[in-house]
This record gives sequence, structure tokens and C-alpha cells, in this order.
Amino acid sequence: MATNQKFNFKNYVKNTSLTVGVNPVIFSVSEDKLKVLIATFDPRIKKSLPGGAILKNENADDAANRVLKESTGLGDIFLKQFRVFSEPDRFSYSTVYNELREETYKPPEDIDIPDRVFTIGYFALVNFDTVQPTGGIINIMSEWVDIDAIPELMFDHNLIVTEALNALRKELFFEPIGYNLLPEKFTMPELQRIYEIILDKPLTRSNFQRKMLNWGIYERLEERKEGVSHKRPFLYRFNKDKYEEALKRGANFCF
Amino acid sequence: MATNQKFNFKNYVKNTSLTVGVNPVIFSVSEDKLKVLIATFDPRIKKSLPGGAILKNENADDAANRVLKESTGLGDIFLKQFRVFSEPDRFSYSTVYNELREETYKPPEDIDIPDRVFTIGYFALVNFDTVQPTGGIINIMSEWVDIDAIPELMFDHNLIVTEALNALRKELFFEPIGYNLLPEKFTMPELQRIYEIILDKPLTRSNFQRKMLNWGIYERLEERKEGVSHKRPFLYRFNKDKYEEALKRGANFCF
DNA sequence: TCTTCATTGTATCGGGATGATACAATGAAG
DNA sequence: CTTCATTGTATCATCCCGATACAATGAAGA
Repeated sequence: MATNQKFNFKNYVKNTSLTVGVNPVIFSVSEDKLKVLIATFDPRIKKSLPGGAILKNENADDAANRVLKESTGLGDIFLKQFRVFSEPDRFSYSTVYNELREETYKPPEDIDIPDRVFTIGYFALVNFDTVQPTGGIINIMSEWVDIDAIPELMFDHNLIVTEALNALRKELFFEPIGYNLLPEKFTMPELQRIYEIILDKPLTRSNFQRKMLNWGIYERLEERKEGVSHKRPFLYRFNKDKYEEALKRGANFCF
Repeated sequence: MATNQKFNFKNYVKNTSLTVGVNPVIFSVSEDKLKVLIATFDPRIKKSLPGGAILKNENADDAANRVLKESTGLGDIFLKQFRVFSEPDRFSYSTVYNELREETYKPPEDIDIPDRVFTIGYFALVNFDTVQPTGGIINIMSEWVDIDAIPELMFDHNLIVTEALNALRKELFFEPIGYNLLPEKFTMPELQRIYEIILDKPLTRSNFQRKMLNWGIYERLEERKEGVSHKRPFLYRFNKDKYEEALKRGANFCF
């Protein structure tokens, strides 16, 4: 592994708000497992979440979307801010460059490095198959890791993952966001697996299907799923118009 | 009005993270109206939300609780972080001291003032009667203002109020937080008024009462409300143990 | 003292959603 | 042609919700 881009601390400081960053926890589902995208900043130190400082001309959402784009190649993704992590000692630049003892990451003496960094936690839902994990501007490489096999990460990033999962579960309970983990066209059994994997409990098939259809926000397509050795399930697609119409009628999507 | 404490910029800079602050939107209900605590920083400029920078040894929640204590005298209050406000141009220290043109608020030349400030939005629920609005460390004085009579505030504080109200409504829909606006002992009709005022719509009395009692998180006291010219309603009290027990059973408190 | 009246606690009733169960239809594998 | 896992949908008892009704209460007023 090699840095795909030379990291220039002076440039970084000049263009960013060094004291506030973002850390999106990017979820996907593959092989019946919930996975999180984990970044390798440098192979000699602990892995971390994708993330970065907020650039001087961006707001927090812009920064989170940019980091997402950098680490997955994707834009226009479900992304939600859930909490700020603000412990005074949660982060220090010195931790990183002390471990590395390398000029590349060591801030020049004449730059005023903050002794404290805040980060805004986001969680994102992406379709596993559309992602080609890459490194961000700083990260060397990213990889999918099972949610229950996440190693010890840098700083408070393990806490951020835990809280992101809590936030995801809460959000899934109140908003129909599960489809974001699937391709555009999906079947009801596939959607059910998403719910079961995230909530970590089995659901009754017939009742799940009935509830989803009653919400009236998924449109049934003409085609059915191909290549299955049993009855071919219908394909559905999330319909934003129907969703917003239902919202206006005062509908709620509590699970 | 006079400043209750001399503001010392050098001291302020020394002890704070200048680039990240908190702004709690403090709600209460009085005379059938939802009110927000609005602070006067200086009578010559626009009013604002209570708020302040995060001190060097605090996390964000600590800072929000401190500001809350400073402006209401209250501790141990319902307080919830809901969003970060991060537009690059949302705030500048120069806006304030340019409007004032006063040495007190003008940062000394030798201090490096950030050109950008983030703020973490909180909303808080307090019982109107227990609050004696005071000034914070910087604020001169605070006052309760009807939610629909809020004047033009500093920076993006009007947006913060709007978003706080949205967050409050959403939270009230999913969690039983309304009682925080009432005294410790309250009646069901009083609780119903809280819901009606926040959600801004009338509710059916009998059904409201039934739902609240079915939740099983409010314990009925022996006493009844005194001094009413009709049937004396029962008094209730939120029971944290019952609430957590219900949560464990998987109950939800969707309204 | 008695009547009035607004308010409160609770019961009831029909409609709609929910959990549990059943069953016919489907389509590749053998 | 049979097998078998899976899917779409129906059914039924139960629970929750909105709407309505009614007796009980207690201060105010006659």
C-alpha cells in the first residue's frame, strides 16, 4: 500500500477548519451481514473511520458528502447527521504523528495546531454492489468490515460506530430508509432481510409484506425477479412522490 | 440594563474553544403559549439565543448544561442535541464588535480570532414557574418570548429556533417528554394542553387520557388537584423506573 | 340549601391495524 | 413428472384508536 496522494500539512491547515471534522459511518449489507467501511490511514497505526476536516467553504453536510464521495465514489447517498463527539481529549493531532514519527504527517513548527478536535458523526446507507472502496484524500484504502468484527479503531471511533448503529436502528424504526441499502429494484423478501439484519431479529414474512405494501410508498414493477428456483417475487422501487404524498396525509412509518 | 460582569476577551479566548459553541433553545409553556428564552447580549444590537463557546475542559453537553444553568438557574434539565449549524458565513466575531464599536467586545490585535464559528443546537424543556430568567456570563438579561413572536435574531438564530421546534415536535411524537414542561405533579388535562400547544392541534380528551395511562409510565398519586370548581382531577408523576421497564419490554411511545 | 355548569374519569362501539396461521401458486432442480 | 423451497395472499382473533356517551364532582350563584 502506498499513499495515493502526498499529504501536505501546510495546505491542509490553510484550507480547513482544523478543529471541526466529520466522520461518516458508512453502512452496507452483503452476505446477510451488516458492514461498515473502515479506512486505513497508515498501515502502522490503528484503522479509523473515513473522515476529514471541514473545508473553509463547506458546511458540515458538504464535508460529509465529500468524504463519502472520496471513499466510495458515490454521490446522492442517504446521509444523516446524528451526534457531535466533543470530549476534550478525544483527538489530538500529536497522537497520530507521534505514532508515525514521520515528517509527512508532522505539522511544521510554525503552524498553530489545535489541541482539540470536534467531529460530527454521520451515518450513511449505501448499496454494497455499487461501491468500489477506495482511499480518500488522506486514507490509503478502505474495506468493508462486519459490524461485529470491528477492530480497535483510532481515538473514539469505536464509540462513533456504536452510536451510529443505535441511530440507524432508531431511524429505521421511524422512517422507511432500509431500501437505501438495496439496488434500485428490489423484492419484499430482500427488504425484509435488511430489516432483520439491522434490527437483529426475525420478522414474520406475511405481516412484513402487508405493512410495506400498506405504506404505499413502494411501487410494484411489471417485471419479477429472474433466476430463482421457486415462485418469482415481484420487484419494487421506492417512489419518492408517493412517500411525500403520504407524509402530507400525516402518515407515519413506525415499524 | 448594565452588564452584570465585565467581559474579558483575552480570558475568554484563553479558556475556550472559540470555534465551537452551543445554543440551547429553551422552551417553556405559560398561559397556553409555547415560549422560548431569548437573550439580550447588548441592547444596541439584535437579540440572540442563550449560548456560549465550549470551555477547554468541557464536552458539548457540559457546555449546554452550563449555559442552561447560567440563563435559568436550573440544573438536571431535559436537554437534547439536535443539529450542528455549520454554514461557513453563519457567524463572525467581527459582526458583533463592528456593530458595537466598543473596546470591551473588540478582540485585541494580538489574538487570533477564528473567521468561522460552529454551533451545536440543543433544545431544552423547563417548567416555566421554576425559572427566574437571568443573564448568563455574557448575556445581560433573558426573557420569555412567544414562539410566534420572536424578533429578528443575530446570525442564524431564527433558523436554530425553527429547527429546534421541528426537533421538539418530532421528539414529542416518539418519546414521552412533554411532562418536562410541567411541575413534578400534574394532571392529565394539563399534560394534554402541553401536547396541544406543541403540536398546535386539538386532541380528544378521553383518548388522550387512555393512551397516557396505557403507557404505564405515569403513576397516579393519592392526592387530587385542589381549588377547581369541578371534579378534582388526579395528580400524576412521571416514574422513571416504570418508563425504563416499559422500554425493556420493547414498548414504544409513538403519539 | 339547592341548582347550575364546566370539567373529569371511564365505559362502549365500530373500524382498522397487527400477530399468527394457512394455503395455493410458482419454477428450477432432480 | 415429482419434489421442494419460496412467494402472494387470505383469514381470524386480538389489540389499538377515534368517536361518543354518561355519571360523578365541586365551586359558584341563586
